Amino acid sequence: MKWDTLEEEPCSLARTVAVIGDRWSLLILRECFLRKRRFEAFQSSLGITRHLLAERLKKLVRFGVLRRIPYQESPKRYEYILTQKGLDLYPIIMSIVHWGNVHMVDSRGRPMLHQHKNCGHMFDPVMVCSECGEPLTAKAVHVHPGPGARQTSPTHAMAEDDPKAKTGS
Amino acid sequence: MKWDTLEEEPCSLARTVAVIGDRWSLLILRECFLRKRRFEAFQSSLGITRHLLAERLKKLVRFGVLRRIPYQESPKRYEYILTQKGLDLYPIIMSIVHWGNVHMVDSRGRPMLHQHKNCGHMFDPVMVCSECGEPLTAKAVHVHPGPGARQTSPTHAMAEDDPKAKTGS
DNA sequence: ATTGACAGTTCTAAAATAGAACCTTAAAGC
DNA sequence: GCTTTAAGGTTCTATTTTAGAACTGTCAAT
Repeated sequence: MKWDTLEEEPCSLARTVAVIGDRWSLLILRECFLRKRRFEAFQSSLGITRHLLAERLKKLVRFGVLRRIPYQESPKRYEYILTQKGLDLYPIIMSIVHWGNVHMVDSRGRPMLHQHKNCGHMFDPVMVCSECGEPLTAKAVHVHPGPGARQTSPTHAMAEDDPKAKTGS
Repeated sequence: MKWDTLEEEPCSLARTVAVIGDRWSLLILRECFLRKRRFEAFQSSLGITRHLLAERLKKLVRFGVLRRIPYQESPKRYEYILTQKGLDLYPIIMSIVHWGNVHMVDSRGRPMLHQHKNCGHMFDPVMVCSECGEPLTAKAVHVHPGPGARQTSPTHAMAEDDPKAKTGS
């Protein structure tokens, strides 16, 4: 499987992974959420090579996660800010951080703490059901094929099936 | 930066990314949450090369996300099941799927729908504050250094500062 | 006139991944 | 008894990605 086929898979996880599913993209996004915006700032705080940073920023702009906007003329300089699509990645970032807080910290404890401005408390993120508000667990969720699912065995009208559709999975 | 230094970074996101921050690990975990357990099942549904699948499974076992248990003797055969540490990845997987549902679906709609067994409804995952229960947004969160934070500017004893230490972040 | 900041681009070497073939154990079919 | 099939890998070469360092271009400040 190649990387550009990934974003066309009939799977929302695969398509998202095509955008953020590499080490550097997630680290760059961490910096974005910590209010970093500029090439040099990303490069020096991450230690990423300039080559790869340039490429990842282009990719994130291409996918609409970041926007590249000039912050000065002559010489023209740009900074990268999160779009709404990018801001919507926050639950992913926070759930990743939270898992690390629970399972990957050493004896010194958490590197970072989060305070909710709304209520003033230090908090952890919790994922709940949009309908009943209860915390979610894998066992309590049933998965159904949706309208965009790959057709594995249509009951009829096989003939007009998409010839590009892959079998299996 | 090399991959094995990532898991020692004083950052919960970096350490988690060291475990799941590549394309295949996340796709393998998707299959795990869809109740796939066996080498051949992973391989045929993902199209991953056998070589890489073996390596990724070893890595996930090494990090305690999966456990390799025999399901028959002679010939000895193993299957891979999620540990509690692995099950705790569910919010990450679900937030990734949800972002894809919102931002990456085509005109056909969502490939998969989720039903909450507890309340019976089709739902979306929502990330809320553990203390007040309100949905979280990046702007409403303030970040503080925690006990495991990297020391960026000790008040004294500057002289014995680690010369390799990066500034910022 | 030289230095430095910023935002990249361009090279070569090293590492990771793809793709295919091969190995081992043991049961099933002929 | 011999061959095929299944499961769960391992081994090999070719291609792609990434690392690491140097270089470019524009302008401001010294």
